[in-house]
Amino acid sequence: MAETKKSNLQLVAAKAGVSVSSVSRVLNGGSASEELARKVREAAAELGYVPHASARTMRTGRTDQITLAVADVGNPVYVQMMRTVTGIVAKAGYRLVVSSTGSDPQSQIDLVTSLNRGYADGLLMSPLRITEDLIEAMQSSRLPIVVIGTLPADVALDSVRADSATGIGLAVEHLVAQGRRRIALVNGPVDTVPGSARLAGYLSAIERFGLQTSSELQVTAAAFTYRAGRKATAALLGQASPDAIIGANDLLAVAALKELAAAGTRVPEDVAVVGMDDTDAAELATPSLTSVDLGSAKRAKAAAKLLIRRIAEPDAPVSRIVIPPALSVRESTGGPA
Amino acid sequence: MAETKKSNLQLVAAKAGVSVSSVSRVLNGGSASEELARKVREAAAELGYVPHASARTMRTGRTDQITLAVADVGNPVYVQMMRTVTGIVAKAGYRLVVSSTGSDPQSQIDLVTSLNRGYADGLLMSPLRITEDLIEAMQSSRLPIVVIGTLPADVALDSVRADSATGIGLAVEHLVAQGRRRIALVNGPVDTVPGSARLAGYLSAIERFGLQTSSELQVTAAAFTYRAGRKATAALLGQASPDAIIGANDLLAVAALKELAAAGTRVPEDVAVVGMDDTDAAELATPSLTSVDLGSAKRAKAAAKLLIRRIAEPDAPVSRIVIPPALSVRESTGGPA
DNA sequence: AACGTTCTTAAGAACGTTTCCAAGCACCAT
DNA sequence: ATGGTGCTTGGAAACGTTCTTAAGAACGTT
Repeated sequence: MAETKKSNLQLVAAKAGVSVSSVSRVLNGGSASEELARKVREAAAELGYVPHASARTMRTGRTDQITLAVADVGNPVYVQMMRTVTGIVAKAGYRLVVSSTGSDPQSQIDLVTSLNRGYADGLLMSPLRITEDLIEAMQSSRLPIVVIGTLPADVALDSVRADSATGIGLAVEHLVAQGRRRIALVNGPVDTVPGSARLAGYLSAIERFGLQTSSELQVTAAAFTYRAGRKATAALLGQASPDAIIGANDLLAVAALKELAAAGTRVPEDVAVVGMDDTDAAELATPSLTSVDLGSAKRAKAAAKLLIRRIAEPDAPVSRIVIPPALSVRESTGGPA
Repeated sequence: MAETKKSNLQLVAAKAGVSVSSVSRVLNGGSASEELARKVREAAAELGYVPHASARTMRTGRTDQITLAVADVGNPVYVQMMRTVTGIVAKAGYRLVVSSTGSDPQSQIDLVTSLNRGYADGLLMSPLRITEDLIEAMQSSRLPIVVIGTLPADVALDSVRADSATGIGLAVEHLVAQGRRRIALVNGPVDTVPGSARLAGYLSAIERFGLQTSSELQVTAAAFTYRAGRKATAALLGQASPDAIIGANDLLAVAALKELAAAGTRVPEDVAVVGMDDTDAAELATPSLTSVDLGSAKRAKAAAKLLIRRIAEPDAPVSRIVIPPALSVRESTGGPA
């Protein structure tokens, strides 16, 4: 293999004894004579020529990169999304770049701004909190953005969302069918999009099945994390005695499992537990966790395809896709191991 | 806020009635008169000017980006690294880009090549498998690379590695102190760097403590994943009856926990289990998992700092850092909950 | 009053690539 | 022979930025 020194088209052209434009043409698959192509390829190989990405971008306006912004790399639901998206965008000739923003709106606005610097051809984002400013930033972005999550109705951006209200309904229905009546919710922050959606879905399902609503059965963790879930569950168990707990995501539900175990409560005999997102964490938990599959892989896939299409056709009509939920029953509600 | 249309220095300059170079100077903090600076800033704000990253890169040769390549975003040890690295590089003014390569050497070589396209100013990578070709690609890279992991002695690249042999020693010592004698290893593929290191460490520790070595006590999972760990543990339990199991990483150890539970074996009473990496998964497991902390956060931190230094001083002497291991004792070996 | 110094601003080159355009040439049809 | 057609190749502009160089203005010094 050749040395990888600083090399550019000019050096290759000089070595091959041809013009710069011919080198470019050959290397990008344009038409050229056998003879010319051979000389160019030899020279390029010998010099270990690698094209300069920024120069190409400046000329063509394309980066062949797509950015996926996630709020928390530690959340297994994003892991699922990353895996799915990587495959989809690679097939379309893009490289995926993962950017970890905090959950605060400002860092997400910064991200949208930095997108306009031309780092990538498009952005996939799943904002936890949506503010006016963020929406404005997204709408005035020069480059396409697809949102994984729920947007206000009047925002003209492509989006793919889960139906977590229906999802919680599935969980409640499943629990009610087992005779559970005091169904608690360990939610994440309600000022987040998923937090508020899940609370609304819970309340509506509780009412639909004619169960009692009680504020003692609802607790809010400080974040969608394990640590916060432990605290919130402890608080819940201190103020109520539920016979079922729904965690607003799998991490919160696993935290509930652990807190129940620490309190000597049996799962599912005494208390059933259901998570949401159906991530790897649900399968790894002991007992394995029944979880509402909100279609994170499908959402990520649909969003990636939407973004790729919009990059190709900027004026395509706006799409709003809703992925229906499903329930994966496991040990924590008496399902199979 | 302004519309974010296509905007460049020329437009800003025209609007402000000054020259392009003056706009650049003002925006980059050069010296300029009050009056000029005001006009420029107003025009820039009005047009929603955002500098074009590629153009700047082409001129300056810098991208202010650092790439972190991970083999498997699903492995919690990489999650820890991502979190740590994000913070360090951000403080130094770099943005972190996470790139998910497969575990095969070719995709890692491709990554090194693509680094030479100038996507980033440097690369942090943790190769699972190291081949001659990969080493050659890394060595002839035009841009700096820091390896998180073990390299052959004659390779002149900065690296930060764990001492997994000593780490396994800690695990074995801990288990022996509890009277365990039949200590099994559920390893990952031995053609990987961590796989071979952990096998060697295990064998050496077993010998050091005068335990019997038996090939029935060693199994190899097809990958460092939960799924593969379940299979490997099942095979292990079919051919031997260990009183302790060391998983070569936390996922394999959690898999062992689950497989033992499925077989009705009690942990830690009948069999103790130890993982490696001390990731979040260890704490979330039931029972919580004793794990060898191989210092992934510290390694990531040290590697990031090394890379930042090398970008600043390309001719600095090569550093090889070794992070010492520690043991986090939890329920799976009789520790506290 | 002439000259040197310092400060502000503008002009223009350069980074490496792609692509438009034109030039050269062989070939074919007239 | 002549003109047109198609193909291969080279020249040069352009993308947006930074930075060097130089020009001009203001000011102080001799």
